[in-house]
Amino acid sequence: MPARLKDIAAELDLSVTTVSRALAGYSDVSPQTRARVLATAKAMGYVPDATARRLQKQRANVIGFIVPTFGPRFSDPFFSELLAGIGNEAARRSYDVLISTVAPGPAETDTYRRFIMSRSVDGMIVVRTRSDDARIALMLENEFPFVSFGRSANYSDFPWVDTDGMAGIRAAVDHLVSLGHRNIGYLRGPQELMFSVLRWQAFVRAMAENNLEINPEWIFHGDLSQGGGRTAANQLLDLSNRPSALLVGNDLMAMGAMTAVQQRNLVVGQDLSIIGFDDIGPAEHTHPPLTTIRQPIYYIATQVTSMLIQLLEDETLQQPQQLLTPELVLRGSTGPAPAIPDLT
Amino acid sequence: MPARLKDIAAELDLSVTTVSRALAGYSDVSPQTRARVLATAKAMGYVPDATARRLQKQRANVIGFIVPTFGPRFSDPFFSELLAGIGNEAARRSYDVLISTVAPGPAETDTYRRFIMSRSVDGMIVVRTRSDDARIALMLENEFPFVSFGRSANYSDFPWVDTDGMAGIRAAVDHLVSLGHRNIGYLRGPQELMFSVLRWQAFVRAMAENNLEINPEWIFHGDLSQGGGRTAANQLLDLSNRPSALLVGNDLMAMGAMTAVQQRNLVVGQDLSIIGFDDIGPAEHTHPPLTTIRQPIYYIATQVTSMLIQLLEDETLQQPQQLLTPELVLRGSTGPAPAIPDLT
DNA sequence: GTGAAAGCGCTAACAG
DNA sequence: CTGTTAGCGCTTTCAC
Repeated sequence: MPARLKDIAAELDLSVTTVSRALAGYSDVSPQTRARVLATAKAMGYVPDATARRLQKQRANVIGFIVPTFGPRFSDPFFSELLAGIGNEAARRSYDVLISTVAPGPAETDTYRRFIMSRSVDGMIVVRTRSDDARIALMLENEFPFVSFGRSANYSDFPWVDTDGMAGIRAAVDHLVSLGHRNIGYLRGPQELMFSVLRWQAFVRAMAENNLEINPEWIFHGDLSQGGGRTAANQLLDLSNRPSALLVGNDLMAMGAMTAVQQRNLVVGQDLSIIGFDDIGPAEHTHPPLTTIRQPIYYIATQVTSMLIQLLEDETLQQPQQLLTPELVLRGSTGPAPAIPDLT
Repeated sequence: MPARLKDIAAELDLSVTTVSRALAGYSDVSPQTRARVLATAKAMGYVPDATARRLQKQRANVIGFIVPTFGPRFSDPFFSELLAGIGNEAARRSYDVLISTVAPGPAETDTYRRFIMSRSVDGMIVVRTRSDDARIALMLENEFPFVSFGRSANYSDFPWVDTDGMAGIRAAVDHLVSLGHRNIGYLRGPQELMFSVLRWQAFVRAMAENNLEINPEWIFHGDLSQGGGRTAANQLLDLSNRPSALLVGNDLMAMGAMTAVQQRNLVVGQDLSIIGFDDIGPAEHTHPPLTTIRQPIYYIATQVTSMLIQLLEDETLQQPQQLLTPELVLRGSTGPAPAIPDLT
């Protein structure tokens, strides 16, 4: 059993109160008493009971993060980087992270409710926001502190950090156009996700700005996974008239699409140019390396965490809503459009 | 503010005790009282205060997991799958997971100590065990419940689940030999990790069993990352006499090695056969798909979690130590040895 | 300077 | 069947 306050008190023949105050650094404890207390506390390896302290202080010093897992083969680098950012920033500020894994859906909102109502956590971090987001609605209703990575369509007045998908997609389309591409396909993410919607809208607009038509045959939907990207790309490659470039809603699907292309002995960056979105770690390790729209996932994670902790500590946020401009990272998966246009 | 027991009690003009017992399903509460309590509790959206309950029950219903993060670009699918398994199994048994991220080293052990001594968690899950593992030592000393994914050299009497790396590596070497390979290189993981040591020993033995010599020039060390695999493979490819096959300590490095090969316009599975270890999700999405030694990461994670929870609930483990036999998954990254031997 | 007492929200032993 | 009391380990008044 670990040492408790009363053990130290008994050892030194002091009251629990005095020991507590000595450790807390109160000024009304005599220097020598403090020294004695500190010494024995250290010797006994004393660490305060977190639960007791929480009950008394009415705060847990814990932030909650619910990971939307999609089955056993859950291996999205996006979440690893996110978790590293959240975890490291939380640790730096002496907070722990309580997580639960649950597939998106009604059970997910129940988990949020449980975390909030049981007072297990002081605040929540939300990611992969949806246009109509029940989690955000729940927390706004209950005035529960949270910060999200991503915006939402049905609520606007809450703290978030997000990447300007609009700017990113426009840069990507412009780049493809400058390489001579006119036939551009798009692989969308799930429609309920806010960023998917925003990126799609950006694509529509950017194409129009470049006086390019969107061919409905070249528009696909995927689930953000590598397998999903592969399936969609295979459908695209089965078409008799193909685009020369494909813009993809996230890197993981883009990587899957690359595999599909290569399995047909076509060359990515020549036969089909591919651009992803995120710049996850593995993106620079593909062959060829993936051209992508970079959003600083790790930085955003630390930022969101830092903002949440500021909120919890009653500091006001100078900038409760931050829209970051992404950067187009040019690598080998994009190249000039083939000189001879596709047969149509 | 969420509803508390006393709110329900006040509402119904009952004592807090009765409400508590009604909700707990004690038999000594009249059916109609119970019905009234249940109804109002539901109406008020009552969820027990986790902290208060913990303090009273002296258990948190939380398991701890410390993620060894390696810098901002932390994106190892191994950990994603692990986390999904731990999280899902914990949720199924009504436990939460408290995590902290910290780089391996002295600070890591401090975090374990803090989790244990502050009674924040009831038990811990340990992964990537080391030959000489300070975390295991700490928990054994304090008789703190834990289950690990992996064994350790300096302690043996604790509950763990592990893959029989010996059997896996032997199967891989035998397979390569059956394809005609005689010049086989090996890319090791960090030496302090127990599984790295065991796999390396297995390689040495399997080579001897096949009457093959180990060429020291073909032995490399990596940090388990894609970048590490790439660097090592580049060193290998710079050699004037190369092996025809490379066995790699984990999939991530194997994927990095594949990229290095492809960047020299060589063909994986022809010019160099590569075998990984783990069978992480992305392994089947590489081009060519990666031949690898499969260990069921998600299953192991659920198993380890389940065992820990059994320990916490005072159940005895029928099998406190489980050694699983891995399966060699044949894919495209391995092929016959070139007919013409390398120039030596 | 130090200690006694109260209380955070809950559960459990004990009365009635 | 229900309520009163005590206590989990800590912090925080309030006395002395």
